[in-house]
Amino acid sequence: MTTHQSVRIGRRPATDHDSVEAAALDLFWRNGFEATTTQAIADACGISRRTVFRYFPSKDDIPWGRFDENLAHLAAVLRATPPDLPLHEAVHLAVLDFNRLDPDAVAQHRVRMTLILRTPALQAHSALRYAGWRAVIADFAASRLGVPADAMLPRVAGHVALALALSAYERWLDDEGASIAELLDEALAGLRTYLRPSP
Amino acid sequence: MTTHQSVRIGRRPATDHDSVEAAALDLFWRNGFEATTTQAIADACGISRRTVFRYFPSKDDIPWGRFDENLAHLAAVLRATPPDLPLHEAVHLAVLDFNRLDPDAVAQHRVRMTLILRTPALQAHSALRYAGWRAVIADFAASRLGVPADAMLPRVAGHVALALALSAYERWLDDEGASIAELLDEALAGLRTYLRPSP
DNA sequence: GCAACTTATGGCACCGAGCGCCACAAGGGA
DNA sequence: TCCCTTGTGGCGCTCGGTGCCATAAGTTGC
Repeated sequence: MTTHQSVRIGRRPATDHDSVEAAALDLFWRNGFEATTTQAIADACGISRRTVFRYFPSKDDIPWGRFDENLAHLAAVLRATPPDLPLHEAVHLAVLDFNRLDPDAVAQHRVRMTLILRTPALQAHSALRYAGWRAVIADFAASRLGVPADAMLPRVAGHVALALALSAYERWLDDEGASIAELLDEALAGLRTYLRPSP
Repeated sequence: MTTHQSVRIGRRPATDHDSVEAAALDLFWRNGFEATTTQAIADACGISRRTVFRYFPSKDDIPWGRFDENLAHLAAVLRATPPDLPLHEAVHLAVLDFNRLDPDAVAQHRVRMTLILRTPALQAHSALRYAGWRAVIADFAASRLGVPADAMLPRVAGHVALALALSAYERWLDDEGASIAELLDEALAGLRTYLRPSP
């Protein structure tokens, strides 16, 4: 990847993105998101408050980690799906892939998603991240369908895929032992049930 | 309603909720949301900055007006739907009703929704308002289905209904002459197309 | 007319997030 | 050793938001 083996020039960073994130998540989890000041995060990392904002654009962004970089992977997975697969199935498979976890990363991911989905300030901020996620889906749908990305169907595909993913994640937080993959399947099945003509 | 005809005691308010909202929307529209300080809103209303926060809990809340009060109406409309109507049709009809507008209110609503859907800070804040909206749908679905409101199907119903409404509104902002009702229908039709097995 | 009570406002001090700016630290290369 | 580059620290500032308290402006009862 971008290990950048070549000789690096200039002063070395005092810490790194992941360390700041880990320290901050620990504080958020123990003391609450609102009650944790950026100064406290800085102190925990041994850096200045000013420098915290060089690693993350805002306090709200910290729990999201390297989400943006993962979007590129989501887009690549979508492009790699067989062209004869129905659109919604291709999206579903890619979403399943996007949310696959190492078993030993489950606990941390649960902490992260609990913070994101249950902290009002983070719920709000998440809308901006979701927009990027939806755009990846919409762009894929648009290219599949040969229509502009701002046409109705790509927009619906993006919004509905997000709707199902959020439904699944909310259930996941409620249910300690559930698997995200099964809940994503269940959400899609629920949508089909919802749209069935029977009352 | 609560006109409270009886003699009111105590000092009279210097202005009212709607006046502050109108003045603020005007400033937001002309100068941009971020560039408009709460001090400027206060000055435009002839009140102090402190008092602005007695009419609205935050700057982000101003463009939403009396949204929360409308949620009660949405819930009432849902309850009034015929019980033999399929769930998704009942929701669809209620959403259509919720978004019905006086023709002379269309222009202002377009300003309001443009601000909400295209200003990052407001996009983020909106997530909190959407949660209340989804809860109304989810509660209705839960009572219809006889399951808890946090079960999968009510959650999916809430999220998907919101997904369709937002898709329609985004199209509405793109298309000057479109009608929200037709776009809501189109979004639902788009969802059915999306889920069809054909590629 | 006056006191008691009620409601709304204004002003002040304060907190925390976030940003612009600049000096300076810490590395490498010529 | 000097120059260049990258990263950090710190200062000062803006802005949203809150707690607190004094005070204005009403109504009621005496």
